[in-house]
Amino acid sequence: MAQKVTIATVARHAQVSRQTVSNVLNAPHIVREETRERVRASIATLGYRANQAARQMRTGRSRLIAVRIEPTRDGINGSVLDRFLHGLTEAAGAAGYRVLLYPAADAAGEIATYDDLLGAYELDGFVLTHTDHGDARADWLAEHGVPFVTFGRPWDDPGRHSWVDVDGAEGTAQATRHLIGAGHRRIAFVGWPAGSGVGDDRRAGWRSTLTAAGLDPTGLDRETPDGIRQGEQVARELLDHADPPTALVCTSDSLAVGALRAVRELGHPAAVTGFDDTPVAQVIGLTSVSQPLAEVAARCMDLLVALLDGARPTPPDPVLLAPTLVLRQTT
Amino acid sequence: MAQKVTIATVARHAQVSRQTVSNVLNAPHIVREETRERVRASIATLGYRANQAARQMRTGRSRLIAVRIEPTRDGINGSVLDRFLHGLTEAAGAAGYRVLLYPAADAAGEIATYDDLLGAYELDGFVLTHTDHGDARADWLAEHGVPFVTFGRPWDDPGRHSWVDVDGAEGTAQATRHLIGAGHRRIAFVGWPAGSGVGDDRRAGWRSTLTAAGLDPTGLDRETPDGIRQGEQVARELLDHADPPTALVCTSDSLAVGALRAVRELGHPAAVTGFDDTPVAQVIGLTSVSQPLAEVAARCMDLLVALLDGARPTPPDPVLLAPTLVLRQTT
DNA sequence: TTGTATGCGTTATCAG
DNA sequence: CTGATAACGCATACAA
Repeated sequence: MAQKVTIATVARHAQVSRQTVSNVLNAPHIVREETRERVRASIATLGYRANQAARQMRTGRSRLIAVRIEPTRDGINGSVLDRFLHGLTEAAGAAGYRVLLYPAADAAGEIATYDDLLGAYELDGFVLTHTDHGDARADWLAEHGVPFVTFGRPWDDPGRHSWVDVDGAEGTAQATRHLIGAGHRRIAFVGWPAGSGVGDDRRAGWRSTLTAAGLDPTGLDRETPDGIRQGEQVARELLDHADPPTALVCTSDSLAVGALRAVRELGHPAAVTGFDDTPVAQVIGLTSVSQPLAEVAARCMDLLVALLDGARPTPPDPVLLAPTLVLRQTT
Repeated sequence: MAQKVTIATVARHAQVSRQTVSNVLNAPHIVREETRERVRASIATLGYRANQAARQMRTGRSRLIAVRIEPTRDGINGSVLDRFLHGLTEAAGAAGYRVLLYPAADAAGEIATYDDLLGAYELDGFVLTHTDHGDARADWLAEHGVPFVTFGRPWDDPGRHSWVDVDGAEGTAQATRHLIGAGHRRIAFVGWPAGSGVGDDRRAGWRSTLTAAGLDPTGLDRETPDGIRQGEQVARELLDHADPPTALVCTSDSLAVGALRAVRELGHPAAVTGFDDTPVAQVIGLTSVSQPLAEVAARCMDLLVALLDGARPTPPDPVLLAPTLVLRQTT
């Protein structure tokens, strides 16, 4: 283990005071150019790295941001968080921040964790995922003055805080438009029960596109919890009908996988689209709506960094990104 | 934002000295019970949490461990890291540690990151994944005296450091034995090119099981990089033969997915097994070898904690866990 | 068993 | 622009 290199070591090596070294790091413009360069050279030679703990003690900032990692539920949609995390870690690194993971099963447990995390590590900020109506986590953080951004809208009040989201309605609208363009007239929707922000948004895209094209959605809208079995069940009910739909727009790849099973088993030639473009969709050739997760992550970091590094409080900044329809064999 | 609660606040509240509070936290046994309880009550009332930065500055330990997050390559096998990460974060939390993520594209970049991470955050330890022959990362960490464990064996020297791994040979052996039990006699292997620790291990399990059963592996062993297309290509070559194999044991779910395509397209009724039990396997009904990732993660943390909290240097501790064959429709 | 003094590495304040 | 000094919160050696 090499001898510890502190700011004092650098100061001695560069023949200046410690403070000058600190200035070179934190306010380079107030140091004479010649001195600045000499100090920088010393830093490079000695391999000096500012000690975060000491810096944090003085400034109260840790350059650490926290993200929750949740139990892989379905497995199918688990890869979404994975890709998001990777993008976030990269973007954070570029901005000089690191990502700290914390586990939490539910919202209550998550809030308890905030308290712990903030007390002990003084985290600079949070990135929340999976927002929903009346999100207690956002309320808690706002109340305690903790900077945060969310991947997902604050569904009750879009101006509440900074967020990044993907336009789910636009995603299902793209899928629906594509199906209409391919000649489909009876296009059903297999989605989650009404009441969730994300689910309702995706449903709205299908419905509005249908009515805009003069098609009637009546009797073609189904609600079910997420899951392959659930998707199959609901699709079966839709298809087992005198005048069955010829296409099914689904809120998730899990539901779409189930719907596809129903389609194949019943022998009805119906088109199916999913949502999230998971690996499963790629493998089974499922047409699916793809979210630009790397960009979502990068924009989340941008907003958070603006919040953290900004001199004055930034007004909430909403970012809505467009998804892409990835066409495959099921349409 | 509540007023900051320090050890002094607690001391005042409990009518003791700061030192006593510190003792209650770090060496409870040397404090009189009555005092101890009073201090603990104050801590609870005030919601005091030891400040990690200050503690770290004094002790040199951050209670942070680092794990690399890599770009989702295939997508199919990406979920493996995801599940592992979750288990690790939970286990770390239970042991009083937190997980810090760092991105790295290749081994060289990873080592450069170590230097950064250690200089700035003084991380307590690392968990490395995807070890291979002559792993430069492990060498670097060992050389610099940084505690670490690996998920994956040090293939060149099993006694080199502490590790946790899943017995890949046992996994493919289970698959092969199951196929033999089902009456198969010509069982081929679709695996990665020789030279990788993991790949060779899995291949060995197939080969030894075959020969132990008096079956001849000659001409049934194929090497290819990972990927669906590659798996399909190789399987096609194997099946397009006078005396084709009736079963294919594959090193990954990606290869198995490809093999399955070849099987279906050629109309040969051959059994197929994969490795990792990814969501894709679940969806398409692929029999696959499942790794106990949550347990791997927990054991990794156990070993690392032993390394970190142990009074004296612990001898390297190897942990080899058994995988499980998950039977589905493709066998 | 409890209290007192000191230093970890950094940045902020203030005098030169 | 540069240099000295204090303070952040905690843990430890030492004295009481």
